[in-house]
Amino acid sequence: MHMVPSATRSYGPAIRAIDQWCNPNSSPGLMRQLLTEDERARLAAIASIVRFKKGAEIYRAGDRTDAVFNIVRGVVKAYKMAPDGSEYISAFLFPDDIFGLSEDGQYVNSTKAVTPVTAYLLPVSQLRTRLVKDADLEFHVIAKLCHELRQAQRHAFLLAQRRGVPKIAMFLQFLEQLQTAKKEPASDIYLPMDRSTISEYVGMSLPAVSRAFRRLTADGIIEFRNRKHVKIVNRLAFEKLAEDPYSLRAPGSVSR
Amino acid sequence: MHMVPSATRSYGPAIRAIDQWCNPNSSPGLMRQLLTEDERARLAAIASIVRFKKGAEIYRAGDRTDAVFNIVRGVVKAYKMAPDGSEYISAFLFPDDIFGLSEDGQYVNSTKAVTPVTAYLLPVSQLRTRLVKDADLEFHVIAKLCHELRQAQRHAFLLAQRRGVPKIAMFLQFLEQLQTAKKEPASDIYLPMDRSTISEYVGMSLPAVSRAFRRLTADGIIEFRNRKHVKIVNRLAFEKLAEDPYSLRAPGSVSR
DNA sequence: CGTGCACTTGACAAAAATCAAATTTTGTGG
DNA sequence: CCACAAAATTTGATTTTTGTCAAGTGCACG
Repeated sequence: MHMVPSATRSYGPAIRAIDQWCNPNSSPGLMRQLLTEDERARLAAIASIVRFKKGAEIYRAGDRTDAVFNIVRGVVKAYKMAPDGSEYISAFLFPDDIFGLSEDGQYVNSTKAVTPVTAYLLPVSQLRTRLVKDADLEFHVIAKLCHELRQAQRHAFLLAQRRGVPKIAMFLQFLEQLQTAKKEPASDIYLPMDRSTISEYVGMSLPAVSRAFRRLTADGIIEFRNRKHVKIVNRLAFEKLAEDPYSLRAPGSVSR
Repeated sequence: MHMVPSATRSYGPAIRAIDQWCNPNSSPGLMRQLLTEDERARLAAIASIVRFKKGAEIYRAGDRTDAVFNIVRGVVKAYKMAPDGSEYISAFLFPDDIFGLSEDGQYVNSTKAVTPVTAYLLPVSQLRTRLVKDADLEFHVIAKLCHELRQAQRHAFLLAQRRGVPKIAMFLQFLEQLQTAKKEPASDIYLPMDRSTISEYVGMSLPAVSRAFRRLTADGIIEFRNRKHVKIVNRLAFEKLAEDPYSLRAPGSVSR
């Protein structure tokens, strides 16, 4: 068995999520590592490391599903191509996320690296074997899937908004919470993707995204340090715009 | 141990999904029962039956999560209430679906019965104990969660559409596929929910939903037998509108 | 057979898509 | 390090679509 140092990131696949079972040793809204050192090592035994350049296609919707991926570094987008060539992004995947969802043995989405990506590749057959032998590991996968399901529902909630400015505010809030949930410094929000990619995620046209950003800036709610770094200047107005029930996370808050 | 007759629906909780592992004994696009008779019996041991009248609230977002539900009969909506009182529906749940997603020990959505509902109630503590002891059962739960995740992504895809008519077409297609996936007669599509509920699911105003239906009718694509029963009259135009990659399900189709 | 609620329809205003042009950034080769 | 080309982003003008508000219509249920 591996003798790994008990550092924060050690060796092997890792998945992180907000615990749905109200784990006592993690504060609300915080993501924690679901896998034990041991589980990570067991997964590492069947995993291999793969790297993708920025913009590289990882797989295409409809391809036979023979692997699931676990991100170590970088950002991935899962998307669908409409017959007219337009893209719709169903999710962004970050480190400690897993992706490679399949239906009838085929990938449901296409995926591309938004930034340079390092990931573990887990062959499904071996993963499956591993899973059915390992109830604890399975349980953690369930927790992660619940997390991804909640994320997908949040995305849908964002998309259901009718006006552009709140959509963008919610998008920024989404990125911010991702950073804070990982205890990363969050004085400003980092946008790893370009405007066009954002527009495909929030379901608006490219000019509409640009205008929404401009509006938020003009109203003194946000401020761009540069194109990929925003700072929330007026927190109150921001939260109000992104009137996302999720944001009511103050201690003693009533409902979500 | 229970001696149950091997009828299609026997006793105990049941979950159904389209298999992601490309199960050889189920044709593509078809939902199958994931649980064995035995697993259903084991779950039945910790489950109790509950009934809700049409319109009844099952739980509210933010309530402590102490139970997960499994629908036997009826339709449930999972929704969020915006501060301004407007509702957003994140999912419809049908027989053999499970619901009761939680985050930090609280329900993420509120839920209401759209029709009269019969369901199994599974206390989370007992379910959790059961799960970690039962790798096979866990595996099936994973499969179901993957299914719900795909559904959520599809919903988001629908919401990302910019025009109303395709949205409604996709919505109808969604209901239709649900029927066919369960091998129910599908000469016409049954809409168990009212227009207002539809509008909250597709993210459009009530008049917009009405207009979209009228447009589809005027263009000879659909036909209402009555307010809750639609028939696809022009299948080709319909599929084209609902240019949802999922619909390319013809044998030999290329990608999804 | 009437009353109420669900749904449809109409008129108008607001927002966003679209098309196109201007501007800024980024990357590359000298 | 600079100049230039290509790409990304912003901005503007116009059109389409949808939301909104309000008034009808019809179905369902008592």
